[in-house]
Amino acid sequence: MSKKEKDFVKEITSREEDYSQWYVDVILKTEMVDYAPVKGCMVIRPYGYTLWENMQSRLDKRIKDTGHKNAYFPLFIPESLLQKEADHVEGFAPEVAWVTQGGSEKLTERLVVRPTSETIICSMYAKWIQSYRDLPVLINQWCNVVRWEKTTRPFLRTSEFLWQEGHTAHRTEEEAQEETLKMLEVYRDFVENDLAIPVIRGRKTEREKFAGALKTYTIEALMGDGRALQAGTSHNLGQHFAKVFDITFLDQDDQLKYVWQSSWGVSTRLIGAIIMVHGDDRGLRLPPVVAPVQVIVVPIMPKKTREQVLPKAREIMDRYRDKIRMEIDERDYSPGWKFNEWEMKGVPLRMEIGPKDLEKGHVVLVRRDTGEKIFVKEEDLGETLESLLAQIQDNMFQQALDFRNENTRYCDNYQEFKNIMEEKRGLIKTGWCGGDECEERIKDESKATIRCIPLGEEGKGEGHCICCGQEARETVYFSRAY
RNA sequence: CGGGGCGUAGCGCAGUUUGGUAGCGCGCCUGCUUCGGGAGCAGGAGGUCGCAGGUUCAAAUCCUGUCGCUCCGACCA
Repeated sequence: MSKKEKDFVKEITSREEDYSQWYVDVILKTEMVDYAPVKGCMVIRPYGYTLWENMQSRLDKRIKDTGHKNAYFPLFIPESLLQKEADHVEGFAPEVAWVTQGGSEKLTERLVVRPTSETIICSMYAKWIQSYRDLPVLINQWCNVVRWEKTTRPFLRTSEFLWQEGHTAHRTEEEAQEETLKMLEVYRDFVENDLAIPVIRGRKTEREKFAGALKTYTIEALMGDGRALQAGTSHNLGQHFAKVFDITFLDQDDQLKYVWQSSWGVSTRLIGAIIMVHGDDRGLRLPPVVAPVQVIVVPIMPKKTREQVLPKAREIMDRYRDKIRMEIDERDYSPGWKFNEWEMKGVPLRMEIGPKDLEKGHVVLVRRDTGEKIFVKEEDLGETLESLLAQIQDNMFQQALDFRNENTRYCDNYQEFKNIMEEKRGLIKTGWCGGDECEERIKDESKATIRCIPLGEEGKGEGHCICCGQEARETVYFSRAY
């Protein structure tokens, strides 16, 4: 980066210098979030929240298109409900927040502030499900959850976060498994196409799976610093919860049976992924599909031409407003200042309109992803804007995919494995014997965990285990993770 | 939950060693001039020095405690 460029971004620490500080600088300076007075909690400010709303509406549509309906279950869960599923309690007990008092009176039974809603939802499903005719039950909820985390980072791990959790009940094991994979695919489609983040679908190992699940599937993404992030999970719960919550139905064959269940969720953590996958040293780069502002109009208006420029700029914006999220920046700052500000905020396209453009009957467009400057005739604008936004979306996905490919390595030497994890990081695809001991030892020695066993490759291990050298039962992806 | 760093104006910092009128840069407000990559001049506003105790004639400064942020490790969407 030239010295001139450095001056423009002096407010943000470079990624190379300190990636964590870069992340914090970006989210604060772009006004996505601010720290709240409560430990581990953040305020999602309008710019960040609008992004979340755009993500929500795109994903919500997919969830509904696959037959699910939204509902809302309570924030508070009686302690006795949480206690029912042994693995589940064990997994979540260390990080639940308790309500012990209401007003001035101590509660007879403590309440859990939901860390996830399996237990309270299952307790209701037990009431609602009687017959095979009541199945499947396909419910989703958008809500907040609380997990008392020890180490917190805005979006990536906060004490309270926003998410969506789907909870389904099915007649057969096959149907539950089909649902689990169907929703994983919905997540892949959403994250890759709308957020422009390439993901790897796969299954979690026993050690990494959700507390109380039979099988956990995940989509994993690679961040700009070479660490992986679990971007979404989908769980086949089997009959674990059905049995402890007594969710039974009378099947067609007159037999009383337990339902088969799934649950799946993605959270505001995805915002962290967008920042870390696409961001650069100038700040955010937001994928057009979900960007709060897709096109920012910056009028260049010296006093003499102000009366000509401003109405024209407004007129152009109004013309495309229903289709494209456009805003005009009429504030009393210099154009250069605005350019830098909106680049930092990651707006995909900038439109400059000044006196010279009026004369020539065109406008200037500048792409955030490439910096390319494009002069467009006013009459071609509608078409150009839409096609450029689409191109930017595609290009951002491609850039992220290239980065991931460059940082995915194959390795069958343990020492080399450890060196890569120490220096370059990224993903390593290699063999694993399937043993818990090896998984643990690798984690201790390299801080890398098995991110997933790629979908469709289960049980297809080739070569030998990276750790113990025995025959590989699985081929898996390793990485240091958030 | 352990180890390190930091809390002084909206932001970034100096002042703390050696106690004695709370400062600088940016930003903010007003006016004028400006506007194609972070504009210029002039004037102005803004602080219980994270919080609570203590020592002292006197505390941003010394002592004790506490809270928060941040980084690095152990647990997790």
